[in-house]
Amino acid sequence: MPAEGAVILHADLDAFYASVEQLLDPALRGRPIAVGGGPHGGVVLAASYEAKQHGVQGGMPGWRAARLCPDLTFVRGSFGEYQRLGDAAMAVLTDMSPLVERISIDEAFVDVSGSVHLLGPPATIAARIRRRVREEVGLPISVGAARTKHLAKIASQVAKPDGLVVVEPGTEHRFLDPLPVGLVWGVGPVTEERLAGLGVRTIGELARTPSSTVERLLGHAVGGKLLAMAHDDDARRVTTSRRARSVGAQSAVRRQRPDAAEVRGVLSHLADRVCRRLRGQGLAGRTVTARVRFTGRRSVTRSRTLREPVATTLTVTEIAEQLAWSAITEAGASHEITLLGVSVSGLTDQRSIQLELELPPPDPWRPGSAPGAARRAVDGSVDAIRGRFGATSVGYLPVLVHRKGAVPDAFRELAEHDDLVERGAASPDELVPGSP
DNA sequence: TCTGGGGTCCTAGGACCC
DNA sequence: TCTGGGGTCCTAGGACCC
Repeated sequence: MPAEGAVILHADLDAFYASVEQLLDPALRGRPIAVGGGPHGGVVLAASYEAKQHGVQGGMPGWRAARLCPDLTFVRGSFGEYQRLGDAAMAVLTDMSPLVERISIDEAFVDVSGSVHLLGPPATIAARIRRRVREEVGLPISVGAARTKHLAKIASQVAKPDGLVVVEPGTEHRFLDPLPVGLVWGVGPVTEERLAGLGVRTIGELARTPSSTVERLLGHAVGGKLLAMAHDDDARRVTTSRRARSVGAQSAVRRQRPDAAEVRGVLSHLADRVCRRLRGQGLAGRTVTARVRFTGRRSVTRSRTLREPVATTLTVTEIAEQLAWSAITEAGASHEITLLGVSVSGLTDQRSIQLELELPPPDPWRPGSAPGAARRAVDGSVDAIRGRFGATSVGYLPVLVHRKGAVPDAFRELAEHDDLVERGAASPDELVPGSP
């Protein structure tokens, strides 16, 4: 159970990308706009509230959004501005308490348990955050306040758009019970549908359902977690850092029969992105996973765990290529593919075992190929050149032809979350609310 | 014209070890 | 000689979140 007197805020910038565009261009204010995509293709990354009223949502194909809302204006993303303004809003939160857990570019938990005696009650702190973000950053932000993270998050969703909801201690169940189960963290469309099959539509109904029934339906872990949430039993603490568990990259490709040269080109590009980030953070991983999506959105993964962690572009490329082809061959090479992905997991920090890297380990895949040390030397040179002259100054293969409507690299960088990931060796639990 | 790209966590079966 | 239970790791798939 949460600590006595705990006060957690969840702050969430409203329709973030779209609000930034309306801030930057006054002509867009009050109008339905979509960031990303277009009437003929691509995908909508974010929609303004005016567009949401017509049913336009993030993740929706542009042509469908245009059909739902004929007045819709499509704008290209100003990705550098998103990062800058998101950071500025987070800085306001940090002024209220050092215990800020940023969970995406536009959203964070703040533990203000230790701040109330200085700054006033939760409603006062939350109102001050909203006023400052509006005045200093220029953006609307919704805030929920409660005793737990889960409840604070639900409260901020209820508060949207541009609102504030405080759940006073003792009123949790009165607040929670009538709300739809879909607001519980971890309940998506599939789970919602399954629960509806039991006649469970509200959080109160979920709380009153026997645990054996829920766990039979959803599995032990998911069912148990959901019931705990429905009973307002959420003991998660606000943590200021976390460790990455995997690093991946994927790319939609134009629908095509798999072609050896093209598959190799895309995979080497993806492996390069992944390994560059791994090396930049001093990480390497033992498990390499390749993903292939076929038409009809059926997607297949193949993975391989090595004896030693890798972060070498050429090695990851070769392994991913073998894995992808095994998936393609099993499906039948006549099937068209629509996406390729590469990911590395089972990560370990390489900086603490630098000495081992001096010894060239045996290459697990191609006995006659370049030894590990030579491959790492290539990566080191490439990283150094990119560090001086920019990311696109040197690559492993000719730059691929960009599809129309493809997501720009700047958006990929926003989604990487590298800035949210722990860099030091400190334990995530070192910062405990209320500790000296 | 037919849904992006970055992640996390859980499940379940099989291999393997003690 | 036959049998058992528990733990860990690996692999593939899927739900979910932003």
